[in-house]
Amino acid sequence: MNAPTGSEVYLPRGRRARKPSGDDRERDILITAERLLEHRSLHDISVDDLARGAGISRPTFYFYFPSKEAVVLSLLDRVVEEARANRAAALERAGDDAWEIWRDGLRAIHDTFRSHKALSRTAAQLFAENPEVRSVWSVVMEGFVGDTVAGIESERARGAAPDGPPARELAIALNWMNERVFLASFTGQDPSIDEERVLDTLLTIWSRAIYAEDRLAGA
Amino acid sequence: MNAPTGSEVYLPRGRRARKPSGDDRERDILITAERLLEHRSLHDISVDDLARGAGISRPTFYFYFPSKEAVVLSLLDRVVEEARANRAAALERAGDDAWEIWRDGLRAIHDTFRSHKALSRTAAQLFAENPEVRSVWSVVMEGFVGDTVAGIESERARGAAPDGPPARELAIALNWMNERVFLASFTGQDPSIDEERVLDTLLTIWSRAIYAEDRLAGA
DNA sequence: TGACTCAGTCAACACTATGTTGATAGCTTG
DNA sequence: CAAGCTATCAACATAGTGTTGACTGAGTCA
Repeated sequence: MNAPTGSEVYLPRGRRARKPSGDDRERDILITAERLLEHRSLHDISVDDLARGAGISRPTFYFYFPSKEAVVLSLLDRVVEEARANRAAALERAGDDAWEIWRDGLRAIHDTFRSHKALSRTAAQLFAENPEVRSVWSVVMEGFVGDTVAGIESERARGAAPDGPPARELAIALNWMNERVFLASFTGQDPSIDEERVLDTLLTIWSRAIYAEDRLAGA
Repeated sequence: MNAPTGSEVYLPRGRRARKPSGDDRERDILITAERLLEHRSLHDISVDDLARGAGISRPTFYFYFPSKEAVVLSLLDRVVEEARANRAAALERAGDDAWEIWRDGLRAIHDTFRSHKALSRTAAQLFAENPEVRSVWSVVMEGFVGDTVAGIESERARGAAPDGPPARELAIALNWMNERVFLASFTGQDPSIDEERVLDTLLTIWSRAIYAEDRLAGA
């Protein structure tokens, strides 16, 4: 069924797609990149490393991607798509209690990026220096923020959550908090963060920030 | 009085300090760097740009700093010192209510980095790619986190704050949230963040996360 | 079947930036 | 005034990026 995973979103930059062996090489480059990123930063990986890893020469690399940053961007698109899909699946299974929806949605996103730590770390770094990555990630965050705002406003409307700061500012702060703390946990940056428990702590903060009281945070 | 601002912390990498004209040049390089960073990223500034800006040749630059990253590190050390000093001064003025202490301390830190936006942005980026910057910033964050933990625990001990997640995890999440949201506000990344009001929103989240209720967040 | 096209490939080149060497010019100090 | 240190830079070596132009081989179709 030709797996329409939604990665059509990613338009194959620099490649006039179609033929057989070419797609394999493109895939080899992506795999090589994610593998090498486990052990060094993008800066410490040369285009030559990626090319050799995929069994081609450096100029040939440029036939497939315009730069090594574009490779990361392509990987990021795929993982973002995976996160969306996992979140949708989780919400499918969740009940219709607003709190349960947040909890399971956040867990799905966390777990997806957690299974691509190296890429997450790299994307966070490129966010600062690469406009395209910044743009992709801003759209992703905006999606999360928008959902959060809608959730907060509907909870406030039905009297379940008290008033407070503008829903949008609250949502921005909470979502960026998650992003940053997930990353710190993935990179083992602070050894006192328990990778298994971070999410519960963050959920408690969400609960208190939105409801000014504790909801059930456990699984 | 020879201004012992505390920047002794920064050991003059690569420079056998003492004589006259040399200190001027070092200062010129630092000033040039902070000026150029207002308009482009560190990556887009070459060592040659810094050297010319300070009126010297590229090799001479290396007499003063081992790399352009070292220049940023030096600037960062200074701003961190400034933040510490401003925070200490603010706490001097504050009463002894725990909440007031947090509010004024956070405001001092926010204002300091806000007056060095370009450097803050650059440091955040270098955090990901440069071990020395990561180390400096980790120490700074650890200071904030440690203070926050102490505050939370003392509030819990005297019954002013309810139980909840481990104080340290809570403190880490709240402090990283601030770091990330300050940065987003400085870079104008999300136009819906009101640079004047962010701090109040963050303070409300701190209040609810720690006390599970609202304290006075206004000035 | 033979001329044409086109994805795929790479050696060689041009360019840019970093960091190093070695030589030199000028204080300043005993 | 010679020894020693600070400060300086032309020239070099190196590493990485991105581009050009030419070659190959598989499919196409007149």
